[in-house]
Amino acid sequence: MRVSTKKFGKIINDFSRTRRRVFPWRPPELRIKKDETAAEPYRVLVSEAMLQQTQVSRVCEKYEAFIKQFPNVRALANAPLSLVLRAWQGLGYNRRALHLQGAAREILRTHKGEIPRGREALETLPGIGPATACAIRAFAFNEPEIFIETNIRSVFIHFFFGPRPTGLGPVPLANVRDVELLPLIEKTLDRRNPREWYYALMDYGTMLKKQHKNPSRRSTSHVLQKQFKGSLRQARGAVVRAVLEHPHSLLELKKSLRLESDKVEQAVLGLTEEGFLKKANRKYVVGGE
DNA sequence: GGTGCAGAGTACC
DNA sequence: GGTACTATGCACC
Repeated sequence: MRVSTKKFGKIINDFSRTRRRVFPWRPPELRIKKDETAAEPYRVLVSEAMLQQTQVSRVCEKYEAFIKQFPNVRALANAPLSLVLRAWQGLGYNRRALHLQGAAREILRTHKGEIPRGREALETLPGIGPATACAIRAFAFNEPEIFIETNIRSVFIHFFFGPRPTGLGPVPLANVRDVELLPLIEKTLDRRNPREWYYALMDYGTMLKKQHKNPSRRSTSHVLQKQFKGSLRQARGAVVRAVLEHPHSLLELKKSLRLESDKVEQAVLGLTEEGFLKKANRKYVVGGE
């Protein structure tokens, strides 16, 4: 499909009027004035960390318990890593939990516990790159940022880069670059209420992917993932889970986890190097308290 | 039963 | 500037 930017705006806004999704990290109000902080920045920070490469449905299940256990920056910063990782189990990519707590500690130390509003200050925090910094600025502070996220990417490819080839025929070329999308995102952005506009785009994107094949396949940024089964990733996740239960020696981990022995050892060494694990009394425990 | 895919960031080359 | 790496479960083919 190819549409005018004006018509595009109407389609997205009309959709949002009836299909806007409500989440615990989103403010319920539909109309919020600029500069008004209706979404608590800490809640946005936690949600964005969880939502990096993890489906919304799964984040929903874990989010409220996490917030209840760590209701603010100070609580998260001062918590033992083991508790943070336990609360994180099921979300995947434990490294993000490590980063999120690192960010909380840095925010407490450098910004008096207040989530910084500046883009540069945000990007300095561990686990927060360009996209998440912009998302936090848009969602927590309603700042008119220009950024790309997987649903946004799908929506713009769908509307502005022709129809997706249907059914049989050659595999569609992955030739849409993000730099081609950015001017369109900038042009169509609702600067009066960026937060709701981006909510609407993302809500539309998820709807789109239920009806069509993922338009983001045509992005040069789209990558197919390696198989999880038998991967080091799988071993790392299993090791963290086991050590959270109780201390294990390397041999115990190798025996109890039904995974390739070399992978388990590699996982333990890597996780120790990264600060997940430490050795105490010849056994591995979760480190970084 | 196998595959694609989540509101990406970091490390390393 | 590209590339590989990082969990987990579920919807969909």
